Amino acid sequence: MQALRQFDLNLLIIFEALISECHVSRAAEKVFLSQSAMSHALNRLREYCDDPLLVRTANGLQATPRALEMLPEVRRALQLIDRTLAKPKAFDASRSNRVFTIACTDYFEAVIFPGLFACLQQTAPGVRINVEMITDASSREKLENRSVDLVVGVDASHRYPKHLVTEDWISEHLVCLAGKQNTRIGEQLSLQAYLDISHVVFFDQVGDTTNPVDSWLQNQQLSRHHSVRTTNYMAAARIVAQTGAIATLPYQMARLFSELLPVRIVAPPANMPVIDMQILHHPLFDNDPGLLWLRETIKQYEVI
Amino acid sequence: MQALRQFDLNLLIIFEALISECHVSRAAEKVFLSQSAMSHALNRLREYCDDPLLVRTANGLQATPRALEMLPEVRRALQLIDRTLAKPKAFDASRSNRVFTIACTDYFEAVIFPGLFACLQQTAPGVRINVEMITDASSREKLENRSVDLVVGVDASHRYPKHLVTEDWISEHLVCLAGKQNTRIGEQLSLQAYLDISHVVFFDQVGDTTNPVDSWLQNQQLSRHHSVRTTNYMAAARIVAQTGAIATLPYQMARLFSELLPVRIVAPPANMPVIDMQILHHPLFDNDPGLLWLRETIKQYEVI
DNA sequence: CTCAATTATTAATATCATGCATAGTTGTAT
DNA sequence: ATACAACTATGCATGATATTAATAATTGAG
Repeated sequence: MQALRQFDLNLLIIFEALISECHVSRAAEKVFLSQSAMSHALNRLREYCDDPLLVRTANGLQATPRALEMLPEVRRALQLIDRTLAKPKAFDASRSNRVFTIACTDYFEAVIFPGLFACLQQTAPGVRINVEMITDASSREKLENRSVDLVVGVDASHRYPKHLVTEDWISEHLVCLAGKQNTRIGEQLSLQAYLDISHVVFFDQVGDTTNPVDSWLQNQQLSRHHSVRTTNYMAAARIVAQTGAIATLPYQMARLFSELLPVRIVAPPANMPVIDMQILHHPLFDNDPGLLWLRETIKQYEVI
Repeated sequence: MQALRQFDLNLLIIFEALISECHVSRAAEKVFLSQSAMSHALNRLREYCDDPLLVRTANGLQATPRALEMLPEVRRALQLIDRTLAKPKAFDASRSNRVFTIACTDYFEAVIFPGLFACLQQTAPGVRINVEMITDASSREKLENRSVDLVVGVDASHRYPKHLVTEDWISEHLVCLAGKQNTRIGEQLSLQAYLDISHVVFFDQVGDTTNPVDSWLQNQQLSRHHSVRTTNYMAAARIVAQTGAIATLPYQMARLFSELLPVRIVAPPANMPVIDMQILHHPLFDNDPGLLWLRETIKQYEVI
């Protein structure tokens, strides 16, 4: 195969034109070359193939048996290459049976996913989605070896291996959640009150030690009391419902819990940071039409 | 298909190396290029394919799905091209069933062909040979449209369309043939005796008006008396056997007749020209392995 | 023999892949 | 953290070669 290094593969297109036309000038037009260039190319072909390929006869040029023998093969090869190089056809969601795996936060799973999935059932009935919680290792290895297609919901303040591609997804205001029976708290919390109270704190990932709220407090040389740490929003909400502690969490999620549990939304202290959630994927699959579709679908869903 | 004009097909080889190796430097070595050239080529590929193709990961470069999808197709195309471009395998005489058509003179048919064919039966049992007499039209059209593969035995003094390829074949001395009962002629003919006698003259081709002997005489302002003209050696020989006329013909042929018919060889006048016979074929098939084999076989047979 | 059509050739030009040197990137070991 | 090793990417000069325009050579036809 290495012998091909000697040969200018571009001559194949010229060969096809020449032997098809049996006419140097016409072949030249066909591939947008000058007659001269075509003649030169023919000579190069002749030399390489060690065969005249085209011979003058009474009725113009005529192809040699060798040339005729090669022509269909060359055509097949060119067609093959043409098809291979042609852009891959777009992902057809309506007919796909692909299985996607999404590593996500509770926020995505609880707030977004149910509605999103219902929507997917309509447009992509064959597509299946595995949802799993984000773990430490998700980001890199799993994305790379394709055991996870997408990481959804991680906070922007987090730093991930730089080769991963991040896309902004949703920005959510943080609010506080208190038990309905918790009468020590009003409609709104001052900063001082926020610092005085016990907190149920959660993290997106196991082993994660920072979160936007604590970072924000730290910037002001402040801190709050972590009574409970969990990586599960639902657990946090139930603790809040049953104790005097409060939790700080994205608005939509708080709203969801306020409908399900005996908890209520309390306005947080002023300037409470906004949480910017992102979607991560591996650059290897940046162009994967299916993944592209999924990413767009997730991002557009929230717009609705 | 014309879209391929935009694409440098030589990049296919580079693509194959790159995606096979997932390593720019190694791929470069594989195709005897510098690492730099390989990197540039990768960029060209990336641009054309609109896909990164190779992405850095923890374990070196890794191919994108698109690249992996293309790889086997590209390999197939390259293999196809490789096989197509590879020299056509030589003609296998021992196994071929090809039919050759030879247009020839009586000389070839009578003197050479029987032995040649016997020889062919040994080495190429499947090969079949049609023999037909040379006609006017043989040379050009028939050779071109392949209804005749070879014209064997024509005299070199003849002029044929220049595009036909001529090869020297056999040189034969001319001798005279006289009837055994013809007592008016001795062992040898002087020039004068040659001019005084009646001649049976033959021509290689119908419509042919020249022959080496008459040309030779004409150069000396001489001429002989044509009692009979024929294109058939055998007919001529039989006339000689039964009349007082003589014929002038190639030595081997004369020898053959002297064994079959009541005729004897008589030495011709001094300086009688030599007849140079040739083999003609069309340049279209100059490289045809089968024809090449046949030509070589015919030429070598005479050497034996 | 000349004309028309076509291919081949020649020499100047333009293009582009290549190589060199070097900078940038990533992962690992200290 | 820092330095190092292993790679890949980049900018630029260069050289190989495809291309062009002009022209010659070839062929068939009238």
